[in-house]
Amino acid sequence: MDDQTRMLAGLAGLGGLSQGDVGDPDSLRKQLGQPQQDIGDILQQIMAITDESLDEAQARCWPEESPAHWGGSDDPAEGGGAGGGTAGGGLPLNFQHRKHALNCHRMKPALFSVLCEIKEKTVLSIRGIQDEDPPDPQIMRLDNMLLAEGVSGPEKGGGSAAAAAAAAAAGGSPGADGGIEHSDYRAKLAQIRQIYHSELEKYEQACSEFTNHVMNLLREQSRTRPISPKEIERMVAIIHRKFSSIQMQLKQSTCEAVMILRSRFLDARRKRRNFNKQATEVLNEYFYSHLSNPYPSEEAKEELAKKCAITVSQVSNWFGNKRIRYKKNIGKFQEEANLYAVKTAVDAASVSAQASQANSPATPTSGGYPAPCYTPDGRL
DNA sequence: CATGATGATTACGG
DNA sequence: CCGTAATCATCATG
Repeated sequence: MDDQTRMLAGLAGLGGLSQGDVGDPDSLRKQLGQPQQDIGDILQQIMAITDESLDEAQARCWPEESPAHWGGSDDPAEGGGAGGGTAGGGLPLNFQHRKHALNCHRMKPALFSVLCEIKEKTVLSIRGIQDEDPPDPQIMRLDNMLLAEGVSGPEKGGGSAAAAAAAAAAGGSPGADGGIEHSDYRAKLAQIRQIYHSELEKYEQACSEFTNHVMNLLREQSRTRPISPKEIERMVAIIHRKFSSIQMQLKQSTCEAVMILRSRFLDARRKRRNFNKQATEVLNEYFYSHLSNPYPSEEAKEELAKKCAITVSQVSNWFGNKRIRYKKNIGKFQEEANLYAVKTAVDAASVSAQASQANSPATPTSGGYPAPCYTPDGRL
C-alpha cells in the first residue's frame, strides 16, 4: 500500500502540482501542518472507496484508524466543512457520512482537480488521437440518396398528398396511362417516408434520452469520482456514434425499400407497356413522312409527346429504335412504309386539293435513308 | 410455350 | 448531350 500511495503522490505532483494551476496545491501544502501525510491519507481513502464495491461500503462500517483526519478536528485551518458527520470521533460512520466527509474536506477541490488532470492525461494518451470523427462517407452516401429519392428533406411542396391527388386525377382523365402507377408509387413512397421519419424521430428521442440519462449519471458520480468535462463529452460522442450506426441501418434499409419500390414501379423496362395504337400511328406517320431525315427536333418531339401522351424521352427512344430497325431490315418495313405514305398522301390530298405528288414528303433526295415506298421491288 | 415485336437501357463515339 | 448499335425484359400472338 505504501508503494501505491507514493506513486499516487508522485503522479499528483507530475500531473498538477508542478503546473500550479487551478487548485494551487502548493499553497495549500504550505498552509497544512502535515501535508504529505494528509494527502497520503486522503489518497488511501479514495483508493479504498474505489476498491470497495458499493454494497460493501454501504453495508458495513469503515475501519477505525483514519477518521480522525477526516473529522476535521485535526486540521490546522478548520473550515467547519466536515463538522457534522464526525462529531463522535469513535462513532462508526456509514457510507453516506463518509462520502459527505470526503466531499467537504477542504483538500478535496485541489485533489479533485489533480485527479481529473491525471485522468485526462492518461485517457488522452491511451486513445486521444483517433478521436476526431470524420463524417462517415457511407452515411453521407445514404443521406444523399434518400434526399435525391425524396424520402428525407423537405416534404415536396405541400406534401405528397397533393402530388398523389394530382397524379390520381391525371390517371382518371382520358389517355394518361402512366398516371395510375405513378400515383401508386407516390403513395408507397410517402408511406416509406412516413415510416422512416417516425423511426428516425424515435431513434433521436431515445438517443437524447439516453444521453441525458448518462449525463445525469455522470454528474451524479462526479461528486465522488473525478470526471472531467472532456470525459463527458467523449462519452456523449460515443453514445452518438452508437446511435448513428443504428440510424445508418435504418437509412440503409429505407434505401433498400425505395430501390425495390422504384424497380417495381418506375423501371418501365420491368413493366413495359406498349404504346397505344393511336400513339404508334402518330409516331409512324411522322417517321415515314420524314423518312429522308427522321430526326425530329426538340420541339417536334415535344409535340409528338403531347399528341401521344408519352414523354419526350420515350419519343426519342421510339425514334432511335425505329431508325435502327428500319435500317436493319428495310424490306420488312416496306408494307408499313407504303401504308403511311399513302396515309400522308391521302391526308395531304384531303387538306390541299392540289396533291398530285404524293411522293414529296418522302423523296429519296438526301442520302441518309433509302427510298421510302414504292420501290425496289415494287411491292405495292 | 416458342417466337417475334417492342420499349428501355447500356456502351461507346463524336 | 445526342445518336447508333447491341442487348435486355416484357408483351402479344399463334
